[in-house]
Amino acid sequence: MNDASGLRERKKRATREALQSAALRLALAQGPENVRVEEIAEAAGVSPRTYNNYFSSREQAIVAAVAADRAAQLAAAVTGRPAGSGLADTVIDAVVASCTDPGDHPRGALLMIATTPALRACYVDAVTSIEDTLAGAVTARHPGIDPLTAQVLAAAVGAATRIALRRWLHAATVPASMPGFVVPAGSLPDGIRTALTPLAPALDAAALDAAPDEPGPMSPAR
Amino acid sequence: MNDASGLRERKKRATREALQSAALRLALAQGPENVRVEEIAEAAGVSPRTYNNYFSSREQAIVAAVAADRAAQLAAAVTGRPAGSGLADTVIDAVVASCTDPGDHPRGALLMIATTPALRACYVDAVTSIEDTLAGAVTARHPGIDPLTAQVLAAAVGAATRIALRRWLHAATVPASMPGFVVPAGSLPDGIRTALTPLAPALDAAALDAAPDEPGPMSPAR
DNA sequence: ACAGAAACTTGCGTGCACGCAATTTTGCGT
DNA sequence: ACGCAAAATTGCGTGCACGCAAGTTTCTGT
Repeated sequence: MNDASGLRERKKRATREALQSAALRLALAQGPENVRVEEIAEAAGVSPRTYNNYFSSREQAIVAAVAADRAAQLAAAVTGRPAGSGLADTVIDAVVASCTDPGDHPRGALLMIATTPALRACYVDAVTSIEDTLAGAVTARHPGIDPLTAQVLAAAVGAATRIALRRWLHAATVPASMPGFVVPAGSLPDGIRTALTPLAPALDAAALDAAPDEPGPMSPAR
Repeated sequence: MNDASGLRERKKRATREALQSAALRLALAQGPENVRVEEIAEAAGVSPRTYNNYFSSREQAIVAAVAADRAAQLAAAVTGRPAGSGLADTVIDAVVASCTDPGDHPRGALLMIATTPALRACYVDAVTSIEDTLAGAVTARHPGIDPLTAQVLAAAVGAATRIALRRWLHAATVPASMPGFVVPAGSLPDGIRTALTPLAPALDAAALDAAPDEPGPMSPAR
């Protein structure tokens, strides 16, 4: 009973989720700048000090729920794409899909995170853990691939996504001064796709170097 | 006289460098944890508040000098490699070289940054700006390349380097079982090279898509 | 040369991250 | 059921990042 079944673990998870949801709710309601740690802690029924035992920054709690949601979504999108297509198409489509399809909460949430610098920075950090998830999904699909290679490719994908995100909202914030000079919006999915395209050769090459995905039902270990 | 010739700009640069060198010197002398912002500010002859007008964290000043050094070194290594070879080889060799060849100060500096978590995190952030430098160098060498592509590839290289660095010192972090011998398994340059290898196809493909630096076979649109 | 503007510095106040040690809660063996 | 050990919570103190509103230095036009 070391894992999730213990009372202890359940309580920890409960407070963590309470903190996350409270933080997100308050941030959406009052604006992210007008939320004190004390408020979040009080809403979750713990002391402010305990908050920092769960999250190491004020923004982290706000972002955590959305980020976790995204990770799960990405993994599902990658593993859900059964077989046959190249790694590049698989990964790119999965990333685009995970950004198109909103998870549970985020409607204004994503926009708030994107437009608030502090939250954006925190979200970028959280993306790092998503990269690990991606790497895991990739090795699951192509067992013969080198783990290091998978990790590098996943990190590259994350970096490209980050750039696409940055460009997208940099273009979106401009138009206050110049009426119509720079078209404010390409769609974010398109931007991500074009940002990811340069990495396609590396993805396909890696998949080709290793064993291509198996025609048969044998499930390799690990 | 808007640029570097003004008195104002010269003074700003002077204080910035004073803060950087003081921070690095104190960190090396006393250990990074035992340096107060107040000390650095006093050593540079400014108020503690002014320190935060130049650097937004305590670690940033320590890392800044080394990071800037690295950026210059990398750019030189990329542009210095005359022509003819593939983009992948060029970039990989340049990155490895910039990590092998120590700049001015860093002897223990790099090791200190690598082993102190807070400094490492800050250095990783600084690497982001190095990526921009790399992207610039790449577009200088291959003018026909899409700027976005260059940026993505540079970010991918940065991400791979980050992973190599992390793996290297994760292997080096031996618990207290063996005191005295903390020899890292494998050299860092080798680790970087292997981490960068999976990206080679993407780099070469991008260079081929654009105009190669010498008149070669024309490449079809992708 | 001089007055006004723009930029930089500084002190102050606030909220936050985190180490430390005391206290409470939970888990487990007997 | 009981008690001890491990773990989590909490309060406190310290150092830090940053907005704000003076005060000071540099730049610019006339």
